[in-house]
Formats: sequence, C-alpha cells, structure tokens
Amino acid sequence: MRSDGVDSRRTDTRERAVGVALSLFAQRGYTATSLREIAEQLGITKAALYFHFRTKEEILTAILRGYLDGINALVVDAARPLTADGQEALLRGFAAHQERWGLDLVMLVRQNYTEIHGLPIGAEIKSAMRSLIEALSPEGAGPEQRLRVRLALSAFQIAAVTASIEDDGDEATLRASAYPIALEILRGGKPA
Amino acid sequence: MRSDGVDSRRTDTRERAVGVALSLFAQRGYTATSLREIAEQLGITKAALYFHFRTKEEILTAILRGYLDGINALVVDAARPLTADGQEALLRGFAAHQERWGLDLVMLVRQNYTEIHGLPIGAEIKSAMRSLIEALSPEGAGPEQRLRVRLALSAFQIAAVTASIEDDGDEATLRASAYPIALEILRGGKPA
DNA sequence: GTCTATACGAGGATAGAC
DNA sequence: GTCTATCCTCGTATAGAC
Repeated sequence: MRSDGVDSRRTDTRERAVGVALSLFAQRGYTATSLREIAEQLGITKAALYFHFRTKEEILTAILRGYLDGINALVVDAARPLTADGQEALLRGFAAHQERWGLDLVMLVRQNYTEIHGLPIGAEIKSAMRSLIEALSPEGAGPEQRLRVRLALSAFQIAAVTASIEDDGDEATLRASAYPIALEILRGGKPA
Repeated sequence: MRSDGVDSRRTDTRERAVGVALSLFAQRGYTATSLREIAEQLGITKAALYFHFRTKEEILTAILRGYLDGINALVVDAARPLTADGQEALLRGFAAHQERWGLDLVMLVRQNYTEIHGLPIGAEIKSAMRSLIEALSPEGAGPEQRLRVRLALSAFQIAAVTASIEDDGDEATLRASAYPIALEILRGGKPA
C-alpha cells in the first residue's frame, strides 16, 4: 500500500493527449479530427482515450482552459486607470501570451470559432477577451475606439499566421515588427 | 421540340444550393455541415443534390469561384506603379468587394482555412491575395511592409466580425471607421 | 490504464424508378 | 430533376476483460 499520494498507475497520457489534440484540431479542424487519429498518434486505442476524457468536447475544453486562464491573469494584473506605460505592458503581456501558446492555439480558435462558441468555455473566453479589450481602451471608449484595440491585438495573430502559413517572412522578425504597429494602431497614429 | 435554348427542366436549384451552403458552411463549418442539412433547407433530398454537384467539395468550390474572380478583377484593374490615389482606390475596391460578399464569406474563409487550402481553388485564392498584397505594397517591399498591408486588409474583416458576432457597434459605422484606420496602417502612421 | 469487441447513428455517395 | 432505397465507411461512445 502506497501512502505518498503517487498512484503507480499514473501516466502522462492525458497531458500528451491534450498536446496531440491541439495540434490536430488546429491543423485539420475539430470536427474533421477523429478520436481514432488522436489515439493513433498517442499509441493507444480510442477506448483508452475515454478513460481520460468523458467526451470529445471535454478534450477541446481541456485545451482551452490554460489559454483562458492566461488571458484572465493579464486582465487582473492590469492597473486601472490605464497609464501609457500600463498600456504598453498589457500589450506586451498579450503578445507574450500569444507567443507562449503558439500558432496552433491561434489557428484552433480561428478555425473552430463555431464549435468553441457553443461550449461553456467559449463564453468564458469571449468574456475574457472583452475584459482585455476594455482594459486596453481609454475610459469611456466607444465601439470605434474598441475596434482599434481589436485590430491591435489581431496584429500578433496575423504576424504568426503570415510567417508560418503564408510563408512570408520569419516568425521572430514579423513578431518584432508587429509590436510597434500594434502600438501605433492603439494610439491612433498619434505619437505618444 | 423547343429551340429557344431554354430547357423546361431548368430550375434555380443549383444557385439556391450555393446560397444555402454558403450560409451553413459559414455558420456551422464545412465538415460539420451535412448534405442532408443543405438538402433539407432546399426542400429536396440528398440524392437530388448530386444531380447538381458531383461531390461536397464541388459545392464549396462553386461558392468560392465568384469571390475569387472579384479579387482577381481588383488586381487587374490596379495601375502600376502605384500612386497614392491608386492605392486608396484599390483599398476602397477591396472594402467594397468584402461588403458585397458579406460576413458569411468572411467567416467561411476564416473558419474553413484548412479545408479550402486543400482544394485547387484554395491555391488560386491564396495566389490572388498575394497579388493583391503585392499591388498594394510599395515597390520592393519586404515582409515587414507586407505585414502592414495584410493588417490593413484584415481591418475590414475584423470590423464585420466585430459588428455581427461580437455585437459591439453597428456594421455601417464600424465599416466606415475601418477605412481610415486601414489607410493609416498602410501608410505607416505617417501623414500623406 | 489500456485493451477487444460492439452498438448505433450519420456521413458521403450511387442505382434505378418516375 | 427529383425521388426511394441502399451501400459502405467512419464517427462517438460503451461494456467488460485483463
């Protein structure tokens, strides 16, 4: 009998499954990806996957959980009212968050908007993004001002997609160029 | 025997099918949409659909054909070398093109990037977009300059998505705000 | 934790009647 | 042009052995 809290039957299959699923969902789409494909890449069977997740949707939710937490952490850390420095810091934080999660996550969200939207965690992500946009906007901003913020944030995604899928420039360089452009969009073309 | 060139068996089913499919593919995704759903909305059966299209992919291709032609027309009409006025005209042309095809088409392309990418017409669209970006870029522009162009073009898409899905502002207003922002991104924040 | 076997439905696609 | 009927494959999910 063990009492160290470590179960000898423990494996890292669940974590590995999340990684494999992220990659496949991003590249082939959530609906188009079957549990068989995921299981195959893991070297186990479909049935074994059901030990770790109750449904396919649960796999998708597991992938998105960490991403969501990252966004929420950014918003919580942001100081209000927003100073110019605070705005830059928040923007950098978002860029780092995107870089950390990588292209697969960006593509996953873009390509499976509908499916994610229908999940409980989809509503949470939407709400978190709204908060982030609100935090980056000037006090009492209208929809047009928030459009600038949305565009600024999308710059990092577009840079990543351009580098890898459009094959037009290397990722590090484009990511570096994206930041000043994002800041410029945010500030409305006016110098600080 | 008729000789007026009009076949009495002709219907508008094919065109209607393209419209219905566009709407469904955009809202639910290509893979997630079944031929049964499309047929149901048309008031016919799956089998009848196969009279008009040989495969499901052919429906998707039919949807994208007109969109692609519109992009190519823009590029052909663009004068080179690019004057400031020509640049503005081309940008306006793209905005009009996007408006004409509507949100469904934007969502279709975003949400089904992988599936479209795998089709012959996907390569054509990619190539057309490259030409458009090239046409909007200064002579001898590098990847970083082209990133600005990509961002400018995405402004119209993001405006449309923001209005309808994010529900943050009305479409006409956001579209109107998107144009000057796009121009500003294109020009690098420097006044004309 | 993972397996084999299987239930059950839905998918795309075709054949042939009308 | 559209239908009914059918084929075959693949999907998610479960039962029960090891």
